[in-house]
Amino acid sequence: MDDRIGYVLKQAQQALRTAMDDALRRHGLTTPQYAALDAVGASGAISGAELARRSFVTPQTMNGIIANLLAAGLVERHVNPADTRVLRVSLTPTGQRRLEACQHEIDAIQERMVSGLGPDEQRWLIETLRRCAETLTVSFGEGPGSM
Amino acid sequence: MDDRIGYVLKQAQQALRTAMDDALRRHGLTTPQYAALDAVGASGAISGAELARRSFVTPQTMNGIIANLLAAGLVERHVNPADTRVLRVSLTPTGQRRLEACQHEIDAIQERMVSGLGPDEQRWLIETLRRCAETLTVSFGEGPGSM
DNA sequence: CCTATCTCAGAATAACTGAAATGC
DNA sequence: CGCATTTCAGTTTTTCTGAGATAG
Repeated sequence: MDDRIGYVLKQAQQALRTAMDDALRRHGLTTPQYAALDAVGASGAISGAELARRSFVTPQTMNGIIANLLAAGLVERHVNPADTRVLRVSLTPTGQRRLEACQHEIDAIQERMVSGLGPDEQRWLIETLRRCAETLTVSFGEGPGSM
Repeated sequence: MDDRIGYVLKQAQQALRTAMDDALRRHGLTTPQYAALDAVGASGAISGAELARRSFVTPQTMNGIIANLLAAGLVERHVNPADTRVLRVSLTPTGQRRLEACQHEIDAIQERMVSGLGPDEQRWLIETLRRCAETLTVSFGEGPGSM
């Protein structure tokens, strides 16, 4: 019963989430906030809707996350001249520094999580998880903020 | 950036969660409700606190889930004569039928998720995920519903 | 004009923290 | 008294509706 893929998947994700929450709390960030900040840092100027898709949340939820990041002065929004519908989010200098300060710790946590595996096993695990997700996604819909 | 264990873990769990939500909606259940119902079915009479630990949620959240299952007539609560503090949750006949009706579909979804893997690979994946979670849990705290 | 996408606003649901009451 | 279970209160987060604005 506890040897189902669904159970261990939930178990692993919960363990990672808890470790990330503990580490990020010292930086005044939540895990969803960090995920959004990391996506902005990797993509430059990006819309809230696109950010929502990459973070597996709804656009409304991402809007709330962005509002908190705005209030903390970590990101800023500007109208895209090429498409006045979208408000592109980008990092402030403060946000850039905060992101870099967190990335080292988060990367270390993820590396510790797979530290019991060899390099080949780590690559196999990641590739296998991606394939499992894709197998399920082709026959069904995707996450709330993805399409 | 999208080849990190954290990303693919979230991706896989999101895909499974969406597929389960879609399947369970036709039975009038949510995924957390099914998880609780399944744990009750596997354990017989069980306390809300223990149920919370097995479902990776807080006791308060499990209390709300149980309240919904009670209102739907799928479970019932009785005082444990040996310890009058605990309210043990057990399945009603209706809950037993509803659980069995869902289990076939949920099992099929989980099997489809790993259908691209051989039997040995499936066992290795599950065992590896369990070890990854344990590696992270020994140095940090566990889920929200554990202490 | 019509369709799709992005964003915002209000209400409802769900989840967590903190703390209190109860019984072992 | 220490510990575990349950429950209450307050807050935050997330989602669900529905709407308005703009691009193609």
